[in-house]
Amino acid sequence: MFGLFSFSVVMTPLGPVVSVMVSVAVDGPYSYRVPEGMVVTRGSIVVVPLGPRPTLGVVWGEPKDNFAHNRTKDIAHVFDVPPLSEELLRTIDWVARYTLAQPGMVLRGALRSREALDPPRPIIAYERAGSPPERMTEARARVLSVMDDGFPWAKPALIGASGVSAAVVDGLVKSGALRQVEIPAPPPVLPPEPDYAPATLSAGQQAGLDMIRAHDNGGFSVALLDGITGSGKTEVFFESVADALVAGRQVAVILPEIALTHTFLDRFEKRFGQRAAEWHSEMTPVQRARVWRGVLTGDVRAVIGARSALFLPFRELGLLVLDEEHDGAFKQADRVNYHGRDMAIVRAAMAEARVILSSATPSVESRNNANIGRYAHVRLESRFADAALPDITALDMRIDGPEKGQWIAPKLARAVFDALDREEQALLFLNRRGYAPLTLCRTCGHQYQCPECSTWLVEHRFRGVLMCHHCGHEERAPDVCGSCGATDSLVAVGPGIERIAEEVATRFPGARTVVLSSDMGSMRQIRDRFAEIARGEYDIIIGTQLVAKGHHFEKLSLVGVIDADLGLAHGDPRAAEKTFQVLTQVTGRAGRESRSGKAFLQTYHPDHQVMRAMISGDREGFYAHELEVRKQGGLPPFGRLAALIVSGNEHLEAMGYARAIMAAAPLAEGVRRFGPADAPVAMVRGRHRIRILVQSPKEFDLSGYVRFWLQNSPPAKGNLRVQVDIDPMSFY
DNA sequence: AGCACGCCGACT
DNA sequence: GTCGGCGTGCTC
Repeated sequence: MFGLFSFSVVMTPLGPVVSVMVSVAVDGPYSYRVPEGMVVTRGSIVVVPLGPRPTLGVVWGEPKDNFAHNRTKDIAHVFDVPPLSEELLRTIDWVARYTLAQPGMVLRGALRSREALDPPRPIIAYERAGSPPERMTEARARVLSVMDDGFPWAKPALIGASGVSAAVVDGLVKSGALRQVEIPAPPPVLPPEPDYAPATLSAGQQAGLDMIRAHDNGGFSVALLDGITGSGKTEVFFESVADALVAGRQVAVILPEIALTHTFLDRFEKRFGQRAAEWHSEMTPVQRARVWRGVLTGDVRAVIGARSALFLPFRELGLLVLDEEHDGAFKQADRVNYHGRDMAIVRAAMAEARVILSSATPSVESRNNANIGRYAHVRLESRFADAALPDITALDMRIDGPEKGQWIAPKLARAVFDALDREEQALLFLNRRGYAPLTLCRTCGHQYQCPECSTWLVEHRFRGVLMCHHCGHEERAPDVCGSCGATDSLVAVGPGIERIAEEVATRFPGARTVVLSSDMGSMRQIRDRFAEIARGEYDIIIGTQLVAKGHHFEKLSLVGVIDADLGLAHGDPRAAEKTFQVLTQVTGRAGRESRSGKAFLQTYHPDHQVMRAMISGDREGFYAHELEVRKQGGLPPFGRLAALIVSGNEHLEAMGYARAIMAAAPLAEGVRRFGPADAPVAMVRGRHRIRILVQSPKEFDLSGYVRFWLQNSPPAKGNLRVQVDIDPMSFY
């Protein structure tokens, strides 16, 4: 049945009734009959009738019980593709159990391309058909000479190579000199060549690679590749990629942000001679189908992509690399709320594969796992001695702050002038989009708020709108106060990057400046800006988080952080860690390789642990301190957290329901419950949000506890909802 | 997740 | 008098 595929698939036929996981939000698999003559095995991808319509599903195994239903239907169709691997099925079950998602929804994340299941459409090509045409022209001769290689040519390639129009090819077909043939669709990418261009590693890098190799037991293991920006982590893990490829196994490199894939694909191609397959949400359905199918059939050996690539149908997975493993973007709620790093480890454990977590600022969790020996701790030192570490100074805003109406302190401004004099680049970093985070009326005090969320509207002056960064609500920036009718009385409070850009324009009039944030255009436009910066076309770069990641610029020697305290103040147990990570990342942009850079942190809290660690460069001290704080508080990684967010259209009703859930909480030793209380962002998209937090010891099945709890709570009625977030990373 | 069924407001 | 809002329940 799978004769199309070069590898053999061991089929363990099931029947006559099997359970099928349907890719629909139901609680578990359903039972279906296997019709006469059909052969299925665990992992077979099938179509089954579900209610009125056909639904994609996967054969999960024996039915739950032999006569679950008296109206058992037949499986409608089995696709002629290899079955999903056992380890993927087990990963799906595990993720569903852990995150409290329905397994069908997790499966949906694995069956991301319906088109991929149908046989790929063959390519129409042309080959020589015996006799040359009666009428020979110069254009026809060119086409025929290109085709002297004897291989079939696709029309676009033929036109390109011979420089003729399509009409010439058509004419040759008509005259009988060419014949149309169908050739099988080529794989989406060619196999990478492990020996193509191995990197010349420094002694430190080689030692790191040796350690990773020594730790390789052929099965599951995790290595934390821990080294500052510029220490050459990518080159090291690329050699591990090569090792896995040589061992005949598939590889995925997972990145926190799509914007980073292009750089990576280029680097991969330089190292391996071929491009890796790409996988992220911005691909077209056709590209997606080709890659998905290639991964399943084994044609695709290496993938570079977003966290959803963790659920690709690898059958020979050998290595998962998570680059920037600390990045919060690995946990982003879509349909299933999972953490990419943790699920990578689960998938690798199931697949008996390796994981490499790479970061300049590892998560506190991963550092702890490395400290206790659960992960191999591979440290890379800089290849360029101290040059890569910038000289960091805190600017105490209480003493050295800017003048009223300005946001750039005098000392930072002076350093910018110096950089401009030396024809170097300066980066001003502020992790806040738009012009100003708050707009109010000077006359009546009215503050512009989102009608749907309990958030201030952020002015985006370039576009002339006020917008909500939570729900996307936009309104025209008014000329007249909507509350009291006063004209010219609206004031912008606080800075966003647009406002910094405005100040830069007046204070550094000769400088070429560029503003970079995620809302400054498409991925392509942003990529173009990065390329221009790399070519030195700008002197001052003003940016958000976007500029902190991945890219490095040769001429950049100064980084000014406009508000280093942003993000420290919330009731978020990870605030210090996140701030440390983003400050390390962004200051690391200053000076690499030959040149040492300078960084300034504008802060009201120069004595804060994070600022002290930044200034002294004591990252070990920071981790030690942070781990101690977490230990004292029973917080991750020494304890577990879960958040229950209850939401509803009416506050009273939502709070009442949250209280009812709270009242149903089972008692368990060492488990603490907090709330219910209004969530920090108390309303989003018109829905009131109430939060319950649960804290448990490390060795406790918190997912199981919360599942049991909700099963024994009153069900959500009407517009009420409960969302569960296991291991929450954001606390809004 | 879909989708159909079912009960209360503004319209050709 | 109907069209249609989305709350509720069901899918082997």
